[in-house]
Parts: sequence; structure tokens; C-alpha cells
Amino acid sequence: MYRILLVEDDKNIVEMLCDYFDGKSGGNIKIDTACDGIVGVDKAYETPYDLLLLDVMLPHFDGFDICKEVRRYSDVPIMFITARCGQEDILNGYALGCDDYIVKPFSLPVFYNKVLALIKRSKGLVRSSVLSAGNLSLNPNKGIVVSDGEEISLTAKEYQILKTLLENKGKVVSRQTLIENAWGYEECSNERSLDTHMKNLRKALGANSKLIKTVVGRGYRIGDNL
Amino acid sequence: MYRILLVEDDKNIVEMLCDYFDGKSGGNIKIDTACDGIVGVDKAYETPYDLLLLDVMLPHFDGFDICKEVRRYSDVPIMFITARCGQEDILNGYALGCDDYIVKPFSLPVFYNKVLALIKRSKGLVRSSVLSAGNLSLNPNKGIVVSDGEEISLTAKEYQILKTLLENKGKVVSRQTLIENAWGYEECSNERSLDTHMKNLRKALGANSKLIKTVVGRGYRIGDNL
DNA sequence: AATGCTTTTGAAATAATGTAAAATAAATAC
DNA sequence: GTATTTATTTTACATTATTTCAAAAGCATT
Repeated sequence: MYRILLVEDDKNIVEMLCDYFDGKSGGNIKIDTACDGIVGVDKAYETPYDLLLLDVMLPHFDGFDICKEVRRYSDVPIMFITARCGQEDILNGYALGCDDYIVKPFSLPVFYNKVLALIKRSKGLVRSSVLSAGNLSLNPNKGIVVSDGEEISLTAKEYQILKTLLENKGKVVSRQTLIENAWGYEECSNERSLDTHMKNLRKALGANSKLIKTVVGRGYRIGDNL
Repeated sequence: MYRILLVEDDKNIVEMLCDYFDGKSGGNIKIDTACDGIVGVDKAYETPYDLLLLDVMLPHFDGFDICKEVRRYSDVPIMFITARCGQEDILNGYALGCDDYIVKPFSLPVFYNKVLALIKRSKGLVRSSVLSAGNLSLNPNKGIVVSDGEEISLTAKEYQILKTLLENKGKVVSRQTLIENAWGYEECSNERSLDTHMKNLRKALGANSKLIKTVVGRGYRIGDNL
């Protein structure tokens, strides 16, 4: 399930995009919305979204401001969607670190595919729809995990933790991010639970558990080497 | 240095793009060209490009065919650039696994930025590039540090201190600045703690610890020479 | 070389993470 | 609807890593 934050003050556009994405993805994409920049920045900070869709013209804190602020701490994919089509604006967007700049009006089916292509690119899911590290693979479509050629069964939490690590292969993923991804909005009351799930996950992975390194004080990281 | 393969049969476009990219990037982007699909596929197979730019309408083996073929074995970023602007064509491009589909004519500066954004996204270099000094490098995106070719593990504080020093390479960084960056809002109770982390950091860096000079009374400075 | 100040060092205190087992909650079967 | 199974959370303690702190060493000024 992919999570998108849409910051847009035009209710019609919000509704249209939400409906289309929900229908087209079969509920596999969830769009969260904010109608002004301040709320947008706050939400982006609290939740690990897979993509930010930003209108440029917003009251008080505009899309460019949001992008600038978010890029201080995050690599999350960012697309602007706006009626402002001047070359100056577009170049400014790219200078602030956006991934794409879409000018309204646009074709919904094309836009949908653009969004999906970017999310997949950012997660390394371009060609195969399989995430992998070393001799370990996870198929997010099928929801199965194979370790050393054998399919293994993981619990929901273990699966989510492993998926988040693989989506960020090579990067240190903070405990907070892992918790947010595995627990979602209902927070986990005791953050020590993660330790236990981590232990169970490692046990389930057998020898491949060595792929997951603990980076004390900063999080965990999965890589291709034992 | 980034390498791009441009498959395009219109000599004018080829020349225009090559000139523009060469000038704009200061030679940091090298465009290789092929004027038909067969040659394009061969070149893409032989060389690890950072991006493929494919015209759709080509003799014999068109851009879609190239994309389909290349995607059998590679995740390389692919952009179509073509005059064919029908929605069917665009959707077909995305279905074949392209990253973007640009319709001619387009603005060169915008196109240049799009290309750069995609290459950076594909390499995980969105926010910040790698920081380095001498034979030492720190990737803020991945959160890893490499010293003399070996990845070394640093604690959270050591990592922050080194990152701050590298962000100010060549400059003297005051102890106060280092403390503020590594401890953030929760102040460190004893400012002598920095000394210990400095010691541990130097120990972890091995020979490269000589890159960090103590400037008594003013702070520390990292440089490129031992 | 003596003084006052800053930096380095290593042992002790503290904090973070790993593990196992028990308790609770959720899902499934009967 | 209840029993059984399975998953998750809590708890307690072991282990490892990090931070603190005070003593020792280094540096600059006289």
C-alpha cells in the first residue's frame, strides 16, 4: 500500500484525484490531503509518505516553501501539480529538488502512470516487482518472502518491517520510521515491541538475518552482504 | 560524470541536445548517440548508461521496442522524447516501464532539469551528495561512512560530528557548533563529552583521523590532507 | 619552567538493544 | 458463541554500546 500526501486547496481537484486513484489502484494507493501549506508540512513530517503532490499556489505557505522545508530532511519523491506554467516557475521547482512538475490541466490516466513510475523508481521496483537483498526476496504484490530459495512465513509486523528495510536497501532506517510504517496511525504503545519483532524476524530469516545490521542509536540497515 | 544514450534519427535534435548538455553541465554529462534502434539496443547492452533517451519513431526497431528489450535485463532510467503525443502512445510507454515521456517540442532548460532530477533519483542522490575529505566519505542519504575504502560504523554522535565537520570542510568549526548539531535541543550536560566522542571518532577513522586538526581555543577543522 | 587554560584519555555510570518467557489480544476453527 | 490457535505486547533481565566524569597530558602565555 502506497501513501500519498496531496496538498491542494481546490476541493474539486482533491475529490477527483482521490476518487480516480482509489478506483484505479483498487485501494492500493491511499491519498491523504491537506488544504494549506502549514498543515501539509506538519503531515509530511509526521508520516512517511511515498510521494508528495504539491499545488504551488496555496495560502500563506506555498508549494515551493513546502518543498524547500521537506527537502531539508527528506528524500521523499515530490511532484508539483499547478496551473503556473511559466518556465521560471518550473525551473524554480526543480532547483528546490522536485522530481517532476505537472502543469494543469492534465490527463488523469497519464498522471496516474507518472505517479506510479516515480514511486516505483524511488523504491527500486522498476523492472521486477520484487525487492531483494542478498539471497532474500520479497514480492510486495504477492506478499511472499523467499529466503535461500525457501518460502518463509512472516507475521504482519515482521513483513512490514522487512519490506520497509528493503525499500530502503543500503540506507539506515530509523526505528521511528520502521514503527510508523509497520504500525501506521495507531501508534504502538511500547516502542520495545520493535525489538521483539526484530528478533523474531531475524530468527525467521535464518542465515540471512546477518543482512540486517543494527546501527545503534540510529536504526537498522539491510544490505546485500552477510 | 554521467553517461546518457540518445537514440534519435533527427540529426538536428541530436546536435542541439549534445551541445546544450555539454555546455550546461560543463562536460559532466556525456551523451552517446545512436540513430537507429538496433544500434541503440546494442550500445545500451554494452555500456552501463545512467539514462536512455529514446525517440519513438525510428526505422525498423522503434523506441518502444528498445524499451521493452532493455527492460528485460536493466533498471536504467528511460525517457521517451517524441512528437507522438496521443494518450495511447504515452500509456504504452509507461506500460513498457519508462520513467518519463516528453512530448516535442519542449523547453531545453526544463528538459535538462528533468533529466538531472531523474538521474539523481535513480542513484539516491536527491537531497545531498556525498561529503568527503581525503580518503574519507560520508553519504548523508544512506547514513554510511567509508574510510580508505572500508565501511566503518559510527555511533549517532560520532556520525553527527563528522557530518558537521565535513559540511564545513576547510573551516574551523567551534566546539559549540559541533555540540549544537550533534545534541540538538536537548543540550549535553557536560561539554567535555565532545572530547570523548572526538577521541572515539578519531579512533574509528584510523589513519584518516589525521584529517581532523585540533585548533586550540577555536574548535576543530577537517581538510583533505593528512 | 610555572601558570592557567584546553584537550585527551580511560574507567565508571548510563542508556540502548537483544533475548526469552509470560500475558494479552486477535484471528480462526469448531 | 466458545475453544483453539496464532500473533502481538509486556515484562524482566542479559548483553552490548554510549556517555559522563575526573584525572592526566598538552598547549600557550608569561
